[in-house]
Amino acid sequence: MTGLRERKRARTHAAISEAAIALFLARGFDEVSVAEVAEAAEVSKRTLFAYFPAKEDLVVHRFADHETEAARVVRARPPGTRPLVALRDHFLDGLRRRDPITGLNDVPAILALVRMVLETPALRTRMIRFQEGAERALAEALQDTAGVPALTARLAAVQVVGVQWLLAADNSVALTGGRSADARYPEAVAAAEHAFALLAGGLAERL
Amino acid sequence: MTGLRERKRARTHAAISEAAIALFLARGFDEVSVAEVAEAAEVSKRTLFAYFPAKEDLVVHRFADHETEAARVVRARPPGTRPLVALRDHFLDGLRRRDPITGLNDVPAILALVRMVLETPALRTRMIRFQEGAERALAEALQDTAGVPALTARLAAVQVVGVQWLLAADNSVALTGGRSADARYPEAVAAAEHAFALLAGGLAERL
DNA sequence: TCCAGAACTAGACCGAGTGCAAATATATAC
DNA sequence: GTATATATTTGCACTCGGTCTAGTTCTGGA
Repeated sequence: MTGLRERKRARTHAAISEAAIALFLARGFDEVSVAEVAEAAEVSKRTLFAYFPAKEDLVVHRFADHETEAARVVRARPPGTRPLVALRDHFLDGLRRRDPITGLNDVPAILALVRMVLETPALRTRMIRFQEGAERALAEALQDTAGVPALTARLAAVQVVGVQWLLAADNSVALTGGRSADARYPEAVAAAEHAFALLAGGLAERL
Repeated sequence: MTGLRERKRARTHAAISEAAIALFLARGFDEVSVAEVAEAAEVSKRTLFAYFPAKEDLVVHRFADHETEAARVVRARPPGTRPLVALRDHFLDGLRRRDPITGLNDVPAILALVRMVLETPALRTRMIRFQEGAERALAEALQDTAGVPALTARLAAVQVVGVQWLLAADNSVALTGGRSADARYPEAVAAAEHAFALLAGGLAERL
């Protein structure tokens, strides 16, 4: 199954990405050229682009899994559970587990990476594609499993995904400001609960 | 006040943008180089970049005004009006007026431009900066005039702006599919009313 | 009229990304 | 094991967006 070819490919892929991220973290994404990354990874520039379609992907491919995470949560929820509740509980669980995607992980290597993504325009821009993908996948999941019209599902997906990103960005900003994940945790939980309560109950009461 | 210098600048700005859009509409955004645009506008490439910071801005600068539109609507609402109601009414009025920003304008030149923006990844990406700016401005307006906490204001802004874009994109897709703005109008109104009702009442009832 | 500063220009330059043809490594058939 | 088909890698030239430099032209104001 996993021939030499496949294994070698996987190793090359990892080697390029690791060389890239090390250089980017040390000197900044914009201050390192792909030629330098290729040299550090001991491949040609041409080969680098055979593995990663664009410079930004050297970094953001690590977050690719999360694109369909919300959709999976909705599809895998226990029968009788409301989608919104499943999403909220999953997010709160992510906070508890210090899942990097919640912005609440202060392991230096991870925090530095998240910071770089949020602070580098080109990387933020690339991340938005994941956000769009997440919206689409979540909308489909809601439509399939909650028996709700397509428009409603899509509107809900936009709201949920947008809110989750805002929560994660806020947490990341707090940690970047020097707080520990443990110190931020209670506020992160409060913010998440407030956000999901707002999603569930609507804005009418407050606006 | 408006000396020759200023007028000349404005004329050059318009000339470059018009030359660019004409070429882009004729052959596609990616198939025209900035060098060609500069040549068509009879300026040097360097001058072009003195007026527009990036190729994408040759197109999207036309939508720049709308960045603060939602915020202005909230700030200018009659006393006693709820922000969400003001935003909904403004959007519905935009539909009635066939405001291009609602996606419901089928004047060929405008529709073609909107289509190009939505279908060209680089342009869509650039538009997202406006979306982020709109979120920030709206959040501030809500915080200033509705006496609501900062987090609540920001969460609401993300939801509102995201929903408005979705509605506009849907309308544009419908017109691109060949329908007239008048034919689409009733659906557009229904979709908008549904969306704002969802924002106001929350997702709990349906999800 | 003259000067300071703004606007413009040509051309070299940089980095991201692609196309191509040659070279090398791996898998498979015999 | 050899030969052959198929991936993979490579160097190199090229395009395009965008910047830098240095020098030129134009405009507003004293």
